[in-house]
Amino acid sequence: MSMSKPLYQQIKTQLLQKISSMQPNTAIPAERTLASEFNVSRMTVRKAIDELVDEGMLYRDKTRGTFVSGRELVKKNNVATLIKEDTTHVLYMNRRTFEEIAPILNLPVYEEIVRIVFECVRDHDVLRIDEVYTASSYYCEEIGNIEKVLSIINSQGSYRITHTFIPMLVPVQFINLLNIPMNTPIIMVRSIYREMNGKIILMRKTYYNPLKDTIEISN
Amino acid sequence: MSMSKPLYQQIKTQLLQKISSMQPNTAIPAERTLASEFNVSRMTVRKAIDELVDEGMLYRDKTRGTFVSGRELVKKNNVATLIKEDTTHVLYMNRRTFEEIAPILNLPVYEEIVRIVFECVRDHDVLRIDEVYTASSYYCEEIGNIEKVLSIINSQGSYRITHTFIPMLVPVQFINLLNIPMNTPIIMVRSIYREMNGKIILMRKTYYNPLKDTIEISN
DNA sequence: TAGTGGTCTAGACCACTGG
DNA sequence: CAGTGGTCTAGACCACTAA
Repeated sequence: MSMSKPLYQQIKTQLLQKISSMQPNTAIPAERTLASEFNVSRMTVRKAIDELVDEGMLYRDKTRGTFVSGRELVKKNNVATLIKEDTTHVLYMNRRTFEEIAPILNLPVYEEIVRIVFECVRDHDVLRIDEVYTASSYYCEEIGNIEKVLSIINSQGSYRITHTFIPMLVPVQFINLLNIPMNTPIIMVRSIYREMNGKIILMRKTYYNPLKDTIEISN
Repeated sequence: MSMSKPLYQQIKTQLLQKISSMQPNTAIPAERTLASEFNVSRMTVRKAIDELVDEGMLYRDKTRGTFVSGRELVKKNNVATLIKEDTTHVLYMNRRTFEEIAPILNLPVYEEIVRIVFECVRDHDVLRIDEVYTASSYYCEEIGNIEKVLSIINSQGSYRITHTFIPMLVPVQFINLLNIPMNTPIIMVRSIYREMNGKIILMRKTYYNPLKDTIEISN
């Protein structure tokens, strides 16, 4: 009760443990039963279950009960977690005007823009290359360092993000880095990050190595 | 009160109207205020707001209030609505064994599979081509016609869907149909549709015309 | 200090399903 | 018929923030 975490999140954690040892498609106890087991109100249990349903761990049947999802459904991707965690290295960074990029960031063309290029590596393979563009002024005043940019890119739910998937041939400057043949078709994802009020924070282009990485989304 | 729709959905609709005429980043009334305005409990108003926040129409600040999202955020895509509505024509359909496809559908290789090919057209342009594979038996017994397949593909939330994004050069057999040059890089999305219990229902390959259609996802 | 959203309670009635 | 999830109420206390 005096924990810092909300009750429903503690219950969610306990349910998650319980579920992990259950067979798919078996029913969990009824909401009223769980409420009395955990000694909380039904609405609190329900909120915990709501989130597990949203995350695909459980599914409900209106009149029969709540059930454990099939095993292969446990892996849960959404747009926010498209980018899995791996080792990230900054390749280089510069600051100048970018006429093509400025309009996208709602900036005047003469304004300086910061460009940072990352590579994402796993097991000596470059999985993808990231180009991030952000307003120079914004970067200085409110971000201040590359770690902050990384935290924005990896943040969950703090920003509004729009991803556009663009097919292309691998850009020649990335052939050696990605270690793939010339003219290989790849997917580049162009992402716009906005604050909740709509202000554009940064633009990102991610070049995926089709031989080493896949883009996968589940509901 | 005697409507068939739940109260919170009616309130959601009314809030949506109210919001649509408001400037971005202006506050909506407090939850307690709305509750008394609508003459319902705060939890009911809250449920309506919860959904609008999930859908990106509103955003909350823990201590300041709830606000209207920026205009450009109103457009809301998610994985389930990736496929926008356009005119769909069935190009052809056949039923035979598909050795490469059967394992994906968890079927024995000798089992017959139904393959249906659609084109999606808007303004005389072919936006994409869809290949759908489903178990012949399943198709007969539980689906029964092509409209049912379409409804599965366009359904929201009734199935678990996994999308994999694959870059490739346009298959030669689709060059004329999509009206794009040979060797054009395109994106093919391979989607697996499952029931909530994990059973695989169908597999789908969607070939996007990069000149006429874009794949875009927002959170 | 007054107002906000976040959480929580202990009830309630409904429609629907399965035995 | 008993049990389920879906909805709803009328309160409550909390932490935080802006005035």
